[in-house]
Amino acid sequence: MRALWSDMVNAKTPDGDRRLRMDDVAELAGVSQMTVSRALRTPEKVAPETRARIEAAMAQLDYVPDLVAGSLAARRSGLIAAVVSTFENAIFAPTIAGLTEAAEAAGFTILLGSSGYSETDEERLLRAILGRRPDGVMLTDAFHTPRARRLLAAAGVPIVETWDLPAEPVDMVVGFSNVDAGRAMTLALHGFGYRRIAFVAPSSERDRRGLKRLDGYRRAMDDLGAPRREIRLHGPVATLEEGAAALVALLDQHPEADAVACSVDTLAAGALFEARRRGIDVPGRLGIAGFGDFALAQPAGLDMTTMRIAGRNIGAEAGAMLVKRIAGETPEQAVFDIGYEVVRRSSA
Amino acid sequence: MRALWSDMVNAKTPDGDRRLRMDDVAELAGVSQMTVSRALRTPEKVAPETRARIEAAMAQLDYVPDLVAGSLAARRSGLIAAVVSTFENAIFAPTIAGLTEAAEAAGFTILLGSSGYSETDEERLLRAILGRRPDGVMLTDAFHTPRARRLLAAAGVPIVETWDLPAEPVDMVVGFSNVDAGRAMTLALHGFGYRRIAFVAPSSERDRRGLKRLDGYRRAMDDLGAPRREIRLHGPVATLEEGAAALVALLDQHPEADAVACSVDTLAAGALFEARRRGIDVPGRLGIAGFGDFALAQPAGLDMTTMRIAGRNIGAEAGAMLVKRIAGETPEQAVFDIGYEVVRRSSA
DNA sequence: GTGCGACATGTTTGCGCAATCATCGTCATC
DNA sequence: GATGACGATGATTGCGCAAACATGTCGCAC
Repeated sequence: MRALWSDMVNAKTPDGDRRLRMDDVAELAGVSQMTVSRALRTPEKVAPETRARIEAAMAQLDYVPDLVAGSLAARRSGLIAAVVSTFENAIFAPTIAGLTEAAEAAGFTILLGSSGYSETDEERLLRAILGRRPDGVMLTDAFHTPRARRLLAAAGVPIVETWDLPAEPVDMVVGFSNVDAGRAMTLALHGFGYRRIAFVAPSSERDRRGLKRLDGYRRAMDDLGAPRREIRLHGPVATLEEGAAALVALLDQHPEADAVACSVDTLAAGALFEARRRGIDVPGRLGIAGFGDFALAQPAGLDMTTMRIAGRNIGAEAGAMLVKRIAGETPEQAVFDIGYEVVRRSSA
Repeated sequence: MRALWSDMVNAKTPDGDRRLRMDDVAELAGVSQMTVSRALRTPEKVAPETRARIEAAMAQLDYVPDLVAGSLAARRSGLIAAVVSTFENAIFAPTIAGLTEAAEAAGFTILLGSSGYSETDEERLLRAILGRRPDGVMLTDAFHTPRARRLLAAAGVPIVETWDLPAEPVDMVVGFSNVDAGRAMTLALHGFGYRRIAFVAPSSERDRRGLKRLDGYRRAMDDLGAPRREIRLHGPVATLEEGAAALVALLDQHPEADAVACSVDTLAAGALFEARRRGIDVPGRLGIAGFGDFALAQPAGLDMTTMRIAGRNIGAEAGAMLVKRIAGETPEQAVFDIGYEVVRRSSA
């Protein structure tokens, strides 16, 4: 499977019959190619009878306009790119769903990119994406290399970063303050009566959002005058297994802790699961809180106290802002704070 | 938000500076545009020193080649389209992840389309997708109108249908027999000792796969000489709520049933929750089985007996087959049966 | 030294469409 | 009835690149 794109340049298509062009439609309808183009893009500028003839011709031929050629000529692609780091990330689905809905309603198509976790992949992906000349770009994970940021900025298209409020946004933002949210969860746990609150956070620098939530936890604990109890992950990715391991580490290193907040639901679910296996009373002996209110946990009965983020709205709002900017308008605000909400269930 | 693509045709870009072309790189490197093109696509055909100059020039300018123009000239887009009905469908994430991995490794980019559930959307989507001239198409939900099938066939690109083995495939297939799998699950429940087995199935004709599983159930029950006990959904989409409602209907209409298989995990999860709420002993009083082994249930402790389908492999295999065909090769088999596997856990 | 082939690079052309400008009525106005 | 405004359509051109072909240059065999 080392077949690369470049190796295929000379592959012949078996079918000899030429693909249909606008000229074919035009000839059948008895008009010029330009009029067919107009009938498609600005139908109100074509006389009704002419338009009817053209539409009949297109239907008869099953003509599908070549949007590649159209994009080149019009210098707009009708594409909105969505870039995520991985599909394992639960952020992904609802946010992409919201974006897709908004984008498709305005006639755009989604170009999907996953950057993986390596920095070399990052630039490859970015070239693959920006080379398609998308009219807008939504990022759920920021790019890290300076060159990547430069390329993004130089692309000259609207960009929305999401799921955070970066200090120096590339362009627009739809997100929330992860620091504030981490702080809010910690204070909420305190409000529930917990006094020896711990936090499970990533160790990877790449999970900047998780680290920001940790930062919020630290500030809250400092404000409360309480000592910090931190458990850091081993691996780069927050998994259920990492969550289970974190619970074990917590019981070992901070046995006195009476509550633990996790930087993301996945970890909290793993911790809850491990607590069940060990017969630990949740929330009696230990309160457990997650972050994100991802779909997997709640309907499945984990009934987890967590921080709800309106992921689908983030995508929808990002899409709306992009569409607006592509249309030449200026959104009222370049930074949209979507907020967060502590959802108390039975785990803490 | 009724800004449509066509309304934006005349929107001006604010920045006046022209975008970089290959000519700019060529000039800086002291070569012709064609040599730059070669350096990008077939670097081995360019002398090492020349290549170095060109690469330096590209790096200096932060040049990103225009793949739209390239696609038009080369008559290959480097795009692989993935079409799903909705993002709510649990099929989606792992299959797309597998596809993306295979496609990106071979230098392709993913074009994403969601068809929604309406037939009018179908054709709009198909035009939006096929108009981009993808080099291959993966479908997780087949198109239903005759015209849609005609357009697909006429596109002249490799197509993979997935998650089923259709009787009349458009082109290639990566999937499994939903009839056999439904039958296998029923027989497995029988093997577990259940004798009065019911089945929860969709009512919508659009969920052909669910209906095929129902068909498999029927065949199994007929073979066993056992009477059928069927519960059909009300709505078009299989949700947790539908699953809960189905359990209620089952208790009402077939109180003697000792096991129930659901056409999809989502329904089974809903049924399991409802059973918990009602204090019904699972699996003692009633065995419950799902279908799909979707990520939602297991980590949350539902511990559901289900039919495992390797969704990620489906995507990966589909991607591999597409890449192969795009390269001009012929895969050994146009139909790849990925199989299924009964996973017995504690719910049945 | 001549010829020939392999390699490196350049020139020309066209992919299919949309922007732009030109053209040709038609109709209301005075 | 001449004038201009406007609506409908057509002709030309170029978007940025890659295919196809042309040219140049070198080395090596005889």
